[in-house]
Amino acid sequence: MVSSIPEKIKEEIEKKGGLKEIISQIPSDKKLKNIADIHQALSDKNRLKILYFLYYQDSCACLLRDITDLACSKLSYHLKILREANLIKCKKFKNYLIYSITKKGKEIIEK
Amino acid sequence: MVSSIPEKIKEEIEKKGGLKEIISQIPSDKKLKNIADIHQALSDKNRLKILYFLYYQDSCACLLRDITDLACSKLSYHLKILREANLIKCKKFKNYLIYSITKKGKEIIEK
DNA sequence: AAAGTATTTCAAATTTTCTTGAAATATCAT
DNA sequence: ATGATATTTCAAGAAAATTTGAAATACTTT
Repeated sequence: MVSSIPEKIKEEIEKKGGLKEIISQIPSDKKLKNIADIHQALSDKNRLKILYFLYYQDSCACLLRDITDLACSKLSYHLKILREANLIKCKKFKNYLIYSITKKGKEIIEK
Repeated sequence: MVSSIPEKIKEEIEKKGGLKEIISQIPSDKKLKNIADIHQALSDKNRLKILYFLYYQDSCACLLRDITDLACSKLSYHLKILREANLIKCKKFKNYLIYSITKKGKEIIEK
Protein backbone atom coordinates (compact mmCIF):
# COMPACT_ATOMS: atom_id res chain seq x y z
CA MET A 1 0.00 0.00 0.00
CA VAL A 2 2.87 2.44 -0.53
CA SER A 3 3.07 3.57 -4.15
CA SER A 4 5.75 5.99 -5.20
CA ILE A 5 3.86 9.22 -4.79
CA PRO A 6 5.08 12.81 -5.25
CA GLU A 7 7.18 14.19 -2.38
CA LYS A 8 4.86 17.15 -2.04
CA ILE A 9 1.91 14.88 -1.32
CA LYS A 10 3.93 12.66 0.98
CA GLU A 11 4.90 15.65 3.09
CA GLU A 12 1.35 16.93 3.33
CA ILE A 13 0.23 13.53 4.52
CA GLU A 14 2.95 13.37 7.18
CA LYS A 15 1.93 16.82 8.44
CA LYS A 16 -1.57 15.48 8.93
CA GLY A 17 -0.34 12.54 11.02
CA GLY A 18 0.11 9.97 8.28
CA LEU A 19 -2.12 8.09 5.87
CA LYS A 20 -3.75 5.97 8.55
CA GLU A 21 -4.83 9.04 10.46
CA ILE A 22 -6.45 10.52 7.35
CA ILE A 23 -8.13 7.28 6.36
CA SER A 24 -9.55 6.92 9.86
CA GLN A 25 -11.67 9.99 9.21
CA ILE A 26 -13.38 8.44 6.23
CA PRO A 27 -16.69 6.69 7.07
CA SER A 28 -16.54 2.90 7.22
CA ASP A 29 -17.32 0.83 4.12
CA LYS A 30 -20.69 -0.04 5.60
CA LYS A 31 -21.56 3.62 6.15
CA LEU A 32 -20.34 4.54 2.70
CA LYS A 33 -22.61 1.88 1.29
CA ASN A 34 -25.57 3.33 3.21
CA ILE A 35 -24.84 6.83 2.00
CA ALA A 36 -24.43 5.56 -1.56
CA ASP A 37 -27.79 3.78 -1.38
CA ILE A 38 -29.60 6.93 -0.35
CA HIS A 39 -28.03 8.84 -3.20
CA GLN A 40 -29.05 6.02 -5.52
CA ALA A 41 -32.68 6.42 -4.44
CA LEU A 42 -32.42 10.15 -5.13
CA SER A 43 -30.74 9.79 -8.49
CA ASP A 44 -33.92 9.94 -10.54
CA LYS A 45 -35.88 12.98 -11.66
CA ASN A 46 -39.27 11.39 -11.07
CA ARG A 47 -38.40 10.17 -7.61
CA LEU A 48 -37.16 13.64 -6.68
CA LYS A 49 -40.38 15.16 -7.98
CA ILE A 50 -42.41 12.76 -5.87
CA LEU A 51 -40.31 13.48 -2.81
CA TYR A 52 -40.62 17.24 -3.28
CA PHE A 53 -44.36 17.01 -3.73
CA LEU A 54 -44.78 14.89 -0.62
CA TYR A 55 -42.67 17.39 1.27
CA TYR A 56 -45.49 19.89 0.74
CA GLN A 57 -48.49 17.60 0.66
CA ASP A 58 -49.49 14.03 1.55
CA SER A 59 -50.95 12.29 -1.46
CA CYS A 60 -52.59 9.18 -2.80
CA ALA A 61 -50.76 7.41 -5.60
CA CYS A 62 -53.23 8.51 -8.25
CA LEU A 63 -52.48 12.17 -7.65
CA LEU A 64 -48.77 11.44 -7.81
CA ARG A 65 -49.45 9.71 -11.10
CA ASP A 66 -51.11 12.84 -12.45
CA ILE A 67 -48.27 15.02 -11.27
CA THR A 68 -45.43 12.89 -12.55
CA ASP A 69 -47.28 11.69 -15.64
CA LEU A 70 -46.06 8.13 -15.11
CA ALA A 71 -47.86 4.88 -15.84
CA CYS A 72 -49.17 3.13 -12.73
CA SER A 73 -46.65 0.34 -12.67
CA LYS A 74 -43.77 2.70 -13.26
CA LEU A 75 -44.92 5.00 -10.51
CA SER A 76 -45.27 2.02 -8.22
CA TYR A 77 -41.73 0.96 -8.99
CA HIS A 78 -40.35 4.37 -8.06
CA LEU A 79 -42.50 4.60 -4.95
CA LYS A 80 -41.12 1.29 -3.82
CA ILE A 81 -37.56 2.51 -4.16
CA LEU A 82 -38.33 5.62 -2.13
CA ARG A 83 -40.11 3.49 0.47
CA GLU A 84 -37.24 1.03 0.75
CA ALA A 85 -34.86 3.94 1.26
CA ASN A 86 -37.12 5.13 4.10
CA LEU A 87 -37.71 8.46 2.44
CA ILE A 88 -41.48 8.02 2.21
CA LYS A 89 -44.09 5.84 3.89
CA CYS A 90 -47.75 5.06 3.28
CA LYS A 91 -50.92 4.01 5.04
CA LYS A 92 -54.22 2.71 3.75
CA PHE A 93 -57.35 4.83 3.57
CA LYS A 94 -60.41 3.31 1.87
CA ASN A 95 -59.13 1.93 -1.41
CA TYR A 96 -56.29 4.43 -1.49
CA LEU A 97 -52.74 4.42 -0.27
CA ILE A 98 -51.84 7.76 1.20
CA TYR A 99 -48.14 8.47 0.87
CA SER A 100 -46.25 10.85 3.08
CA ILE A 101 -42.65 11.91 3.53
CA THR A 102 -40.62 10.56 6.44
CA LYS A 103 -38.42 12.54 8.82
CA LYS A 104 -35.41 11.31 6.89
CA GLY A 105 -37.00 12.43 3.62
CA LYS A 106 -37.73 15.87 5.04
CA GLU A 107 -34.18 16.33 6.24
CA ILE A 108 -32.92 15.64 2.74
CA ILE A 109 -35.26 18.13 1.09
CA GLU A 110 -34.31 20.77 3.62
CA LYS A 111 -30.64 20.54 2.69
CA MET B 1 -55.19 16.08 -14.32
CA VAL B 2 -58.00 15.74 -11.78
CA SER B 3 -58.26 12.17 -10.51
CA SER B 4 -60.85 11.34 -7.95
CA ILE B 5 -58.80 11.80 -4.84
CA PRO B 6 -59.87 11.53 -1.19
CA GLU B 7 -61.80 14.53 0.14
CA LYS B 8 -59.35 14.90 2.99
CA ILE B 9 -56.46 15.41 0.56
CA LYS B 10 -58.50 17.69 -1.68
CA GLU B 11 -59.24 19.96 1.28
CA GLU B 12 -55.63 20.11 2.39
CA ILE B 13 -54.62 21.11 -1.11
CA GLU B 14 -57.23 23.85 -1.26
CA LYS B 15 -56.04 25.24 2.08
CA LYS B 16 -52.56 25.52 0.57
CA GLY B 17 -53.83 27.52 -2.41
CA GLY B 18 -54.50 24.69 -4.82
CA LEU B 19 -52.46 22.14 -6.67
CA LYS B 20 -50.82 24.66 -8.99
CA GLU B 21 -49.54 26.64 -6.06
CA ILE B 22 -47.97 23.53 -4.52
CA ILE B 23 -46.47 22.34 -7.78
CA SER B 24 -44.94 25.77 -8.35
CA GLN B 25 -42.72 25.16 -5.33
CA ILE B 26 -41.18 22.04 -6.83
CA PRO B 27 -37.93 22.69 -8.74
CA SER B 28 -38.24 22.70 -12.54
CA ASP B 29 -37.66 19.50 -14.49
CA LYS B 30 -34.28 20.81 -15.57
CA LYS B 31 -33.24 21.47 -11.97
CA LEU B 32 -34.55 18.10 -10.84
CA LYS B 33 -32.43 16.50 -13.55
CA ASN B 34 -29.35 18.37 -12.30
CA ILE B 35 -29.98 17.33 -8.72
CA ALA B 36 -30.58 13.74 -9.82
CA ASP B 37 -27.29 13.73 -11.74
CA ILE B 38 -25.32 14.81 -8.69
CA HIS B 39 -26.92 12.08 -6.61
CA GLN B 40 -26.09 9.62 -9.37
CA ALA B 41 -22.42 10.59 -9.16
CA LEU B 42 -22.54 10.06 -5.40
CA SER B 43 -24.37 6.74 -5.57
CA ASP B 44 -21.27 4.57 -5.46
CA LYS B 45 -19.25 3.49 -2.44
CA ASN B 46 -15.91 3.85 -4.19
CA ARG B 47 -16.67 7.29 -5.50
CA LEU B 48 -17.72 8.41 -2.04
CA LYS B 49 -14.52 7.05 -0.58
CA ILE B 50 -12.50 8.97 -3.14
CA LEU B 51 -14.43 12.14 -2.46
CA TYR B 52 -13.98 11.81 1.29
CA PHE B 53 -10.28 11.18 0.95
CA LEU B 54 -9.82 14.19 -1.32
CA TYR B 55 -11.74 16.27 1.18
CA TYR B 56 -8.85 15.71 3.59
CA GLN B 57 -5.94 15.41 1.19
CA ASP B 58 -5.05 16.10 -2.46
CA SER B 59 -3.80 12.97 -4.13
CA CYS B 60 -2.35 11.44 -7.24
CA ALA B 61 -4.36 8.65 -8.84
CA CYS B 62 -1.97 5.95 -7.71
CA LEU B 63 -2.54 6.73 -4.05
CA LEU B 64 -6.29 6.71 -4.64
CA ARG B 65 -5.83 3.33 -6.24
CA ASP B 66 -4.09 2.03 -3.13
CA ILE B 67 -6.79 3.42 -0.90
CA THR B 68 -9.76 2.18 -2.87
CA ASP B 69 -8.09 -1.02 -3.99
CA LEU B 70 -9.43 -0.60 -7.52
CA ALA B 71 -7.80 -1.54 -10.81
CA CYS B 72 -6.42 1.44 -12.76
CA SER B 73 -9.06 1.50 -15.44
CA LYS B 74 -11.87 1.14 -12.95
CA LEU B 75 -10.50 3.92 -10.81
CA SER B 76 -10.17 6.07 -13.88
CA TYR B 77 -13.78 5.43 -14.79
CA HIS B 78 -14.97 6.55 -11.36
CA LEU B 79 -12.69 9.57 -11.33
CA LYS B 80 -14.14 10.63 -14.64
CA ILE B 81 -17.66 10.50 -13.27
CA LEU B 82 -16.69 12.62 -10.28
CA ARG B 83 -14.90 15.05 -12.57
CA GLU B 84 -17.84 15.36 -14.92
CA ALA B 85 -20.07 16.07 -11.94
CA ASN B 86 -17.66 18.86 -10.96
CA LEU B 87 -17.00 17.30 -7.60
CA ILE B 88 -13.26 16.88 -8.16
CA LYS B 89 -10.68 18.36 -10.50
CA CYS B 90 -7.09 17.56 -11.42
CA LYS B 91 -3.90 19.14 -12.65
CA LYS B 92 -0.70 17.67 -14.05
CA PHE B 93 2.49 17.42 -12.07
CA LYS B 94 5.39 15.54 -13.63
CA ASN B 95 3.93 12.26 -14.81
CA TYR B 96 1.21 12.39 -12.19
CA LEU B 97 -2.28 13.76 -12.12
CA ILE B 98 -2.98 15.40 -8.81
CA TYR B 99 -6.65 15.26 -7.94
CA SER B 100 -8.35 17.65 -5.57
CA ILE B 101 -11.87 18.31 -4.39
CA THR B 102 -13.85 21.24 -5.77
CA LYS B 103 -15.84 23.79 -3.81
CA LYS B 104 -18.99 21.95 -4.84
CA GLY B 105 -17.49 18.66 -3.67
CA LYS B 106 -16.58 20.18 -0.31
CA GLU B 107 -20.05 21.56 0.24
CA ILE B 108 -21.48 18.11 -0.26
CA ILE B 109 -19.13 16.46 2.20
CA GLU B 110 -19.87 19.14 4.78
CA LYS B 111 -23.60 18.37 4.70
C1' DA C 1 16.30 7.04 -27.88
C1' DA C 2 14.73 3.29 -24.78
C1' DA C 3 12.53 1.70 -20.92
C1' DG C 4 9.67 2.68 -16.98
C1' DT C 5 5.84 4.69 -14.40
C1' DA C 6 1.30 6.88 -14.10
C1' DT C 7 -2.83 7.27 -16.08
C1' DT C 8 -6.52 7.20 -19.46
C1' DT C 9 -9.22 5.30 -23.21
C1' DC C 10 -11.63 1.81 -25.68
C1' DA C 11 -14.66 -1.97 -26.85
C1' DA C 12 -16.72 -6.08 -25.26
C1' DA C 13 -18.90 -8.53 -21.54
C1' DT C 14 -21.54 -8.29 -17.41
C1' DT C 15 -24.62 -6.44 -14.08
C1' DT C 16 -27.98 -3.35 -12.55
C1' DT C 17 -31.71 -0.42 -13.23
C1' DC C 18 -35.72 0.95 -15.64
C1' DT C 19 -39.79 0.25 -18.60
C1' DT C 20 -43.83 -2.19 -20.32
C1' DG C 21 -48.12 -4.31 -20.28
C1' DA C 22 -50.78 -7.83 -18.35
C1' DA C 23 -52.46 -9.99 -14.34
C1' DA C 24 -53.26 -9.93 -9.34
C1' DT C 25 -54.98 -7.74 -5.01
C1' DA C 26 -57.67 -4.85 -2.23
C1' DT C 27 -61.28 -1.94 -1.19
C1' DC C 28 -65.41 0.53 -2.45
C1' DA C 29 -70.13 1.24 -4.23
C1' DT C 30 -74.26 -0.80 -6.01
C1' DA D 1 -72.15 -10.92 -5.20
C1' DT D 2 -70.76 -7.66 -9.21
C1' DG D 3 -68.42 -4.19 -11.23
C1' DA D 4 -65.45 -0.23 -10.64
C1' DT D 5 -61.37 2.15 -8.90
C1' DA D 6 -56.71 2.28 -6.88
C1' DT D 7 -52.62 0.17 -6.61
C1' DT D 8 -49.08 -3.38 -6.71
C1' DT D 9 -46.63 -7.30 -8.59
C1' DC D 10 -44.55 -9.97 -12.10
C1' DA D 11 -41.78 -11.40 -15.94
C1' DA D 12 -39.73 -10.08 -20.17
C1' DG D 13 -37.35 -6.70 -22.77
C1' DA D 14 -34.66 -2.36 -23.15
C1' DA D 15 -31.47 0.84 -21.54
C1' DA D 16 -27.88 2.43 -18.62
C1' DA D 17 -24.03 1.72 -15.53
C1' DT D 18 -20.09 -0.97 -14.32
C1' DT D 19 -16.25 -4.12 -15.00
C1' DT D 20 -12.44 -6.10 -17.59
C1' DG D 21 -8.22 -6.34 -19.84
C1' DA D 22 -5.59 -4.66 -23.53
C1' DA D 23 -3.80 -0.80 -25.89
C1' DA D 24 -2.76 4.13 -26.06
C1' DT D 25 -0.81 8.47 -24.10
C1' DA D 26 2.25 11.24 -21.62
C1' DC D 27 5.87 12.32 -19.00
C1' DT D 28 10.49 10.81 -16.54
C1' DT D 29 14.68 8.76 -15.97
C1' DT D 30 18.60 6.59 -17.80
